[in-house]
Amino acid sequence: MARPTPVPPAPKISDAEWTVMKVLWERGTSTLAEVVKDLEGRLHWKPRTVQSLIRRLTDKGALAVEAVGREFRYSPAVAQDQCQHEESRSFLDRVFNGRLTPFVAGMMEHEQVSKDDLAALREMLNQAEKKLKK
Amino acid sequence: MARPTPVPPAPKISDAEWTVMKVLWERGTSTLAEVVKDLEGRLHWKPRTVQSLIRRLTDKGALAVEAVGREFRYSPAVAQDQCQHEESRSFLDRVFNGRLTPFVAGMMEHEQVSKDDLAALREMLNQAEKKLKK
DNA sequence: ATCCACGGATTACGCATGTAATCCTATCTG
DNA sequence: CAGATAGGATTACATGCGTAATCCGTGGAT
Repeated sequence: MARPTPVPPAPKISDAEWTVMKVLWERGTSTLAEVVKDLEGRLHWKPRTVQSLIRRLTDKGALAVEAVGREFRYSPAVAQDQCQHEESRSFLDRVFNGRLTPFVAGMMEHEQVSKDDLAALREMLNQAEKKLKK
Repeated sequence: MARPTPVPPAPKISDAEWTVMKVLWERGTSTLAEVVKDLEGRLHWKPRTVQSLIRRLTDKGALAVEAVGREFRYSPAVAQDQCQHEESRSFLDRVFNGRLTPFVAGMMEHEQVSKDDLAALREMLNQAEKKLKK
């Protein structure tokens, strides 16, 4: 079986841009106004600011634009999954020399992890071990 | 029992600065030359570059300086643990809306987690659950 | 005594980022 | 039709970051 097609790395997304991308991933295709509406209250961003971020995101290819009537509708052009994983990798490399377990250990030590989370984690472990054994 | 003294947030450490901090945390107090030596081969940084980073780190209070004879010796002024946790928190907030489990799920899905890591994770889970129950 | 190398201090410089303001144009409103 | 308005395009601007170079003084080598 062929290995999965090598995925080209997703564009680098900055802090503020993540905020916008999350809205788009959640809502799907949206107009500027919709994104602004979604963010207002949570943030104090002026609409111009949101527009700047959207522009930068389309420039770097993270959003696709489609003209609908006189407005533009924006949609994610990169998979959330992939972006999250790339961020995760680079975070682990930078802060934990690439190792996952010290990160998890730190979180469990410094923060209260809920019973539900623990159960979810345990389930993931089981799945992973089953897959390893096979 | 009193809650732990609220820890003031550690200074923000940039990507390149993390590389330097990791050397200092590992080696303990070191001179510029020692840090440069430690990094050369792995990186292509000129000594001046390392010095700039060290300077910025002392400026922002992440490193302490002590004059020893002719040279300066630098030591971490912030705990690695704390910096790692603060980075972890902000990373999870930014990328995963603060949630730990989707992060772990993503890692296990996209990357091969070793048997040893799985065992370590399982052990941590057991400890955490024991603590929760108590 | 001289010159060099090394470390600290100061300066550089282009790019990314956060956070907008301005300008322009086309549409809605009356 | 005239003005208000919203959205795109262009521009702004301070700060941080990555990556050094330059300048200067001093201790060690010759």
